[in-house]
Amino acid sequence: MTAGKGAGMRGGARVTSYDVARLAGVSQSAVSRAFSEGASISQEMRTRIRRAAIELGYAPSNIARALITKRSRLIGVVVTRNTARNNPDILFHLGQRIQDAGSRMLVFTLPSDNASDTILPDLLAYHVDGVIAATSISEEALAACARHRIPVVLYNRQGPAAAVACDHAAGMRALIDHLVRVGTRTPAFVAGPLEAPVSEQRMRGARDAFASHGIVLLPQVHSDYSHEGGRQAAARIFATNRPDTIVCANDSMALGVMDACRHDLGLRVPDDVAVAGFDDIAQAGWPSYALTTVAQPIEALTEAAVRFVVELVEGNTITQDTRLMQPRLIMRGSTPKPA
Amino acid sequence: MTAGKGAGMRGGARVTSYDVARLAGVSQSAVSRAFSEGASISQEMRTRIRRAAIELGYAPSNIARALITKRSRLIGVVVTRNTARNNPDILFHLGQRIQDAGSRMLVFTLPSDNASDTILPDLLAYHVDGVIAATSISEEALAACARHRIPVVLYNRQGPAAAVACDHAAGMRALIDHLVRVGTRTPAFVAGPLEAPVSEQRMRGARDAFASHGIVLLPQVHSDYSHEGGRQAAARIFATNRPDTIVCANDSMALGVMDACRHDLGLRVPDDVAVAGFDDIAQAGWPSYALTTVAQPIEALTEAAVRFVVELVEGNTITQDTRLMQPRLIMRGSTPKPA
DNA sequence: ATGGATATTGACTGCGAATGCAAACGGGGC
DNA sequence: GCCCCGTTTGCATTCGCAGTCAATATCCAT
Repeated sequence: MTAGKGAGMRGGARVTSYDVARLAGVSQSAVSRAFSEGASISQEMRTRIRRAAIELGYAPSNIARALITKRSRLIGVVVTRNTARNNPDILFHLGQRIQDAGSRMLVFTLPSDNASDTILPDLLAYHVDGVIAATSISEEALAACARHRIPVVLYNRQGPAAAVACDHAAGMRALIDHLVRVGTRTPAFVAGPLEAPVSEQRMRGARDAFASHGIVLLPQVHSDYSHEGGRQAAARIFATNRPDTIVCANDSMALGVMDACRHDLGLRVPDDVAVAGFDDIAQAGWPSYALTTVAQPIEALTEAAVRFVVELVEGNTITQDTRLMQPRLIMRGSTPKPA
Repeated sequence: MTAGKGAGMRGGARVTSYDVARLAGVSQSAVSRAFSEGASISQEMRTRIRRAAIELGYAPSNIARALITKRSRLIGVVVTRNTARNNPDILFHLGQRIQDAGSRMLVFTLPSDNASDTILPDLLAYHVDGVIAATSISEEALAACARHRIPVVLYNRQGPAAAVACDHAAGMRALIDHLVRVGTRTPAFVAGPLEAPVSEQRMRGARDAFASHGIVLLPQVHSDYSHEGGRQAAARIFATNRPDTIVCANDSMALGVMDACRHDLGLRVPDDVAVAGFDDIAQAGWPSYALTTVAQPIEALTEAAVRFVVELVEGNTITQDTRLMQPRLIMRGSTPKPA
């Protein structure tokens, strides 16, 4: 197009509502009203102002708007490296949903877990309307947010705040029932880091489910959620045990276990040992692995999380409700077929 | 701790610099100075004010600050779904680096490529100081940013703006030289989407490198960067050809090709056909694949991109320089060993 | 003791837009 | 023709903080 008609060419000084008002021959208030939904303004005036705004390349400043309305249209999203690693799509989906809700995603990356307190000042400084936390958050940090009336929604974890989570225990129950049906009698478990509550829930779910079949889940080893960690965990397990099934707290480790079995230990999967995971990451479906796993309802989780935080922001409320989403068992070739 | 001493318990009304000033018995200006680096203020006063601020739970408002300083400390990062898919760590690293630089990452997710224009109003509304674009951006959008004095750094692509990119051609040259050395004579190529400039550069790099050895790169098929896409591409290639090597524009497709060879076509890798990719994603190193590939210097790229955009913001400049980073050949088992 | 240079401090204004309030406008009923 | 009421519009103020300018405090040399 005509790259530079009146479109803000002069100097770079920001085009303000006053500029638009002058051009349209109206007051600044009118310009403001022309850009806010449901304001008292006539149709004719609105279109006239909009036209003038386009001519000048004007866009209302969210910053100034935030200052007076006390709504920044910013949702803080707290993640660690593992969030992106375990499921690359989560951040993208959250971003999309937040945009759909008319806000933007301000990302707070934590170098490690348990570093949640360092971001508190910025959470306040940037006036985030709400927070979605896909990582562990200290109780102090949660309390501070509550004090400042910033709603927090925990993503796939539970704690003293609103939460949206996958029903890990139910998922494990479905998985373990299936495993027992196809022959598992001496299972082993590879958990995630000790301090990971999700891993803890999944392990407990698995243990309880096996127990209900009269089966003891031993050994249980801890690892770090990674492929390499799973591989090493398998080595440790087979050094002293001979389980017929290895259940893992996530898919990455399960794939590592499969690789260890095949490439390091010379075992066939599922003939010599069955392997199962949790998450249903993309690689689990690849033919080299065909991992039996439990699919988390990622889209439902992110959508629910965003909806939840928006509700809390708009209602100016804070709750500690948890909304559970149901996962789904995905049967593939890393475990024996049912008869 | 004493969860609720003076720490903003009253009502939730924001604690302002005036509140701190009152408590410390000083002026509001003093409070402002106590929180800005290099301001003219005595050590004693600064500590006194800081103490009062802590007591009230005060943090300076970035919003108000941005309004007057015209620096939002917000860096816009534009991504598509593929950005996260292809390398999950990129977003995380960018976030970390941006935080290290004292800003925060505001993420703009695009549902598809070629949708860059829809985010322009928000880029302006949120007053982002600069933009890092890990996706294609229309020339109109770039021009608009330039007009508004918003520096844009393209991430791993090139165009009419500052750019930080991997030297794809050099990477391909190193890879192809190696392949020819270990015996490749009849190669095939699996490219990404037609409209992906990165894929185009890699394909051209491969073609030129083969040509310099007197080898014609045929056939060339296009796919969609995904594992499944690679798998289907392999089927198409082997329907009519019998290449001794398949080079792919990215690792995901290469892994799909390997799976197709082994599971669908009954071919051994690398004995019957060699496979190579580009990116060095985590899965490429897994023992089931051991994919020969070219590692992009992700950390160097993100660090350079953030440094570049910060330089441009602080210098209030705009350039169209491109900074190229060198990738590294990773030789693994999906191609024959050198003699 | 005094002038002057330097280091601190406070009062005040403005960044850009939203909003309560009052004025202006327009239409209908009498 | 007049008054009342509902719709639009403009005026003035406000959000929280940074930075300018003038005022004050401090210290050294003379």
